Amino acid sequence: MEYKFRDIEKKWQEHWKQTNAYRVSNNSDKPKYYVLDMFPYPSGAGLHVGHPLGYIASDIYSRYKRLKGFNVLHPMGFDSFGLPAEQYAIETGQHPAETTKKNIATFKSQLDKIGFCYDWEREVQTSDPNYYKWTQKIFLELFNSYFCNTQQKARPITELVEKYSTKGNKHFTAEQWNGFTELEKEEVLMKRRLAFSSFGEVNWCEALGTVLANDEVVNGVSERGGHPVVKKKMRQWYLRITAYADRLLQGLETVDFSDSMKEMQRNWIGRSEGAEIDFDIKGSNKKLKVYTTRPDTIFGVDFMVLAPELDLVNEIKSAEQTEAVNDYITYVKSRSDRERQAEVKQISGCFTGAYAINPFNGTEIPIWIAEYVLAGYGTGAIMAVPCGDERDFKFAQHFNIPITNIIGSSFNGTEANPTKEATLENSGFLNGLLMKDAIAVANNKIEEMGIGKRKVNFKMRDAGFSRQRYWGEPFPIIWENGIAKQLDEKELPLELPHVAKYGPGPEGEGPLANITDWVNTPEGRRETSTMPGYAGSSWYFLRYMDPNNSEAFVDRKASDYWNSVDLYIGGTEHAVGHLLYSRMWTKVLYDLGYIGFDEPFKKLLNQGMIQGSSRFVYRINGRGVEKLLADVLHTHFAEYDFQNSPNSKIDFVSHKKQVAIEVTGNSRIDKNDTKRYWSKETEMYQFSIISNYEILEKYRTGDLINFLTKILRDNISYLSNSSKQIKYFASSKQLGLFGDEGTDAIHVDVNIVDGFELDVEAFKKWKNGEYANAKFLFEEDGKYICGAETEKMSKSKYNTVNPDDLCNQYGADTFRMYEMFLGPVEQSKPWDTKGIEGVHRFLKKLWRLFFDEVKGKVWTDEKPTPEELKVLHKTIKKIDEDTERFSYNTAVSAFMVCVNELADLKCNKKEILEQLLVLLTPYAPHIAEELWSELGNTGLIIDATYPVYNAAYTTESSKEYPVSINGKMRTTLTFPIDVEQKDVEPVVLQNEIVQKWLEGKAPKKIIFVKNKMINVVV
RNA sequence: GCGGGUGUGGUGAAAUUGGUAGACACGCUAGACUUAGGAUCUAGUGCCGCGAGGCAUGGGGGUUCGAGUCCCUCCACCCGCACCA
Repeated sequence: MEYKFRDIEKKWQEHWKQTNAYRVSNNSDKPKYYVLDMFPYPSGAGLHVGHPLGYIASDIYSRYKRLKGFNVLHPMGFDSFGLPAEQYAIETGQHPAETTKKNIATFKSQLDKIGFCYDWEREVQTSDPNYYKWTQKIFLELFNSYFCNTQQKARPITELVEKYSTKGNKHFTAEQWNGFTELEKEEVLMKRRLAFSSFGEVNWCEALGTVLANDEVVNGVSERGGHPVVKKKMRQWYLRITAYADRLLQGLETVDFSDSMKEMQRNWIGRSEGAEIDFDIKGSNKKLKVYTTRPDTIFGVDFMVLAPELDLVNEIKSAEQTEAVNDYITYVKSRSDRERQAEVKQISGCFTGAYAINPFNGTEIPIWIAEYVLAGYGTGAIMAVPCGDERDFKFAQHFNIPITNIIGSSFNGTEANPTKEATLENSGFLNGLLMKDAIAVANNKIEEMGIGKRKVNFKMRDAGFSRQRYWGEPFPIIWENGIAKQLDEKELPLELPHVAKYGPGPEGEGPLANITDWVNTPEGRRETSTMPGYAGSSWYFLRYMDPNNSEAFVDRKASDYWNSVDLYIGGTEHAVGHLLYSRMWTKVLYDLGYIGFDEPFKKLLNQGMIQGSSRFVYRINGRGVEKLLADVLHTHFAEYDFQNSPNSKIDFVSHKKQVAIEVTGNSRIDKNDTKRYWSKETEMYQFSIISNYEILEKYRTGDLINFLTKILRDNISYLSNSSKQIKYFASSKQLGLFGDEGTDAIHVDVNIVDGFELDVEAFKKWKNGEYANAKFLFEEDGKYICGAETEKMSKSKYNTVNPDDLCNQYGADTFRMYEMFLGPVEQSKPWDTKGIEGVHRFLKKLWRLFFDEVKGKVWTDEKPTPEELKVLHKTIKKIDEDTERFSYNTAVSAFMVCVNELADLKCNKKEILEQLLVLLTPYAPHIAEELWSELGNTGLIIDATYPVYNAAYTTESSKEYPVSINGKMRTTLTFPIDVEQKDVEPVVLQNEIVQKWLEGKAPKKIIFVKNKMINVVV
């Protein structure tokens, strides 16, 4: 009986489905455990082997927890709104809903083949109106709430209205408020709403008439078409995530994320303590407000830098500098934020002609604008201290701005020193103070003088929440006379209307703006933007708890039962976007009393990326063969330099299984220059070889051809068996023959390469026979060996591997275990299909412990030996520990070690094997289920009792100690387990090898670490 | 630029607390069995050296009886940076 994994896996997948084996109830006596994967965007390309890495890890943990007696929620769904589907719709006219549906079906069938224990009855799709109804509802909650600074939490906006109308605030009295028009009131409230509308900059492409994503902008022009892209102000929706900045920071202390993940979030939030200082501007009544974290360096300010887009720039620029300033602003508009910060080598900036006045010593400070200062951070203006800041220093050097030294010898004049430890000089009232102490002194003085105040700043900006797109959640908002009015909850979901085409609307609005009868309602004009991708994904973990609830987005009872996600698995690419947004949404919903916890994810496990391992074939190009011919000819015509002589052009044609050489003059070659390497008509390569008249004089043409044919045949063997066409692929080892220049590397589909060996026949059929007539230069053993490189996994590089193929070829269990065996889950690693066979062999070897191909059943009811029990219990301990700490790669090898040892012991005993199967269930559920039932069990193995480790079986009576001399291991000695140092020393010293190293001398010291090692210091 | 991560055999990796570096696999070499082998089994496999032994965890330095692991410094590669999801 052999291991028929295809039949087995199909059988159990169907059985699990029919018996609802993985259905999860919200009512259970068991403790709950919630395992979640970051749900995928269902792309048209389908799953590749990179996707399931995290899914397998979470599936293993879910099954493990269930075996350990937990009620485990392990759902899956789809983040199905997104730009690619819309882009596809623009190109093909197919409705995104249609393509999305198709893609989801593909994803699901692929996922099902891997044998995950999802409860599909809980599936969510963010683009499903039944789902986005609730995304819209939560948006309205955000819209109708404000962040109360006193209580530090979200409160209904009605409370604020109540406060204004009875008490007013510091800007207006209650009477004034009550006298405001509706529009005036609304503008005030808009400044507090958690979801609010304001003006913000977008990437505007005039030529395409549309707003572009950062992804679609490359070097200041549109990716498609290369049209110019500029910043444009548009009305946008935002989420006031900055209000939650402090709580998002504090919350990090309570969750189990990796330190690097927390660090990334902290950096993103970017909390800094500093001061805002107002500077007078010479000859103007305007003030310049700068934000600085280093007020201690105020006497070292040599210039100011403003973000070029600040309105203040136009108000203060001098007449002489106006043109230069305007030109510079135009330049900056074409630059992305990232370009503006990244390219430090290229220093750019422009003097405004204005001066600020240092309030402490009256110094006039020139005011510049430069792209490296962004309007969105701080006040959009900085005070530059070249002696203490590298970028300021380079700027000063570049523009010849004199540098003031306020830190004496700590500044060497050739580079900035950002220290806080130096003593201040040249600094008026701060002289003699340590910089770090001077910060508070300076702040006090600034506040005392009323020219500024302490300020906590955040790098994080409010989150843009509008997209000028079709395929996203429509906003439940109608604009009435400039006032955003919400739709009544009864009208939700506001479904996406059908559009005829997916192109942009007028004035950069989204496609929805084109549907006039949808946009225009009796009350007013609908909002035509849609919500961004992270809207639906910010709260989906809640919907899984109660996916079919039509009364609420989640029932409070259900969310109280399941609480936060216990284990969340996904990639680091979501570190700052998705994770911060969903943390914010959770906090808002908690503040408003909808849920009882304010962090969505208790523990986060980051899975590494699986990189592609690309394969290359090397195609000989004209340059290589030309060079080779020239080299060969050179040995026979040493007096001529074929490569370097300007007249040395040679025509070479392969024809009718013969090598022929056609000698022509320059004129013909020049005319046919474009056909020089490949001639379509003759399907031949033409190579310029000789047009050297001296040679022509020496040989008659016919003789020359014969001669060249002969030497070429002698020297380049492959030319002799050439036929009509020369389309050669050089193997990687033969590249030296041509050099890198002489070949073009072509990505070849990794699925037709076995390890590094190309399947030549498959290659000839690949790409509809594009290479059907190719010839190859093989290795000595007749194989074609490909080149390799690790790159991102992508269709265009032909390095994607479909899990379906692997499941068909080796089975889901092999695939699951191999993905885990590759290395630590958190680490990125390249995919290598070849290695999968080792895992497959392991499962076959496991199978043979139960069944022999010829003899059939071999397992027995015999009593296990102590040796066998030791192997089992060692494994139980190891698997338990490794699974618990997500070290799945070492767990897989522990299984291998166990099966190898049991096979060596010829152990076929049910008592041992049965427990091993339960251990294996999370990793290889199908084979475990099959063998479990073959052993005569009736229930599912997922409901079996998890084996318990018994230390009594594994205790040893002695230990083999490594004996080192000066830290280098020289020999080993075996001692009883409870041995003491005094018992060890004489034995060690008597040891032959130790004596040899001692060379008669007495040891300085003998170090004995119980249960570890012995070290003799000489 | 800022932020994060990773560097160990030909390859993926292991070494959980500073204590026998390379477990477990892939690949490779030799052999057995077989009509056959992309099945299975056996042996070998970090590098140099006949050997004793020496050298090895990206490079350099340090702490320690002992460093892949801790500290300093340099280098290389990968990922993210706010409208990809």
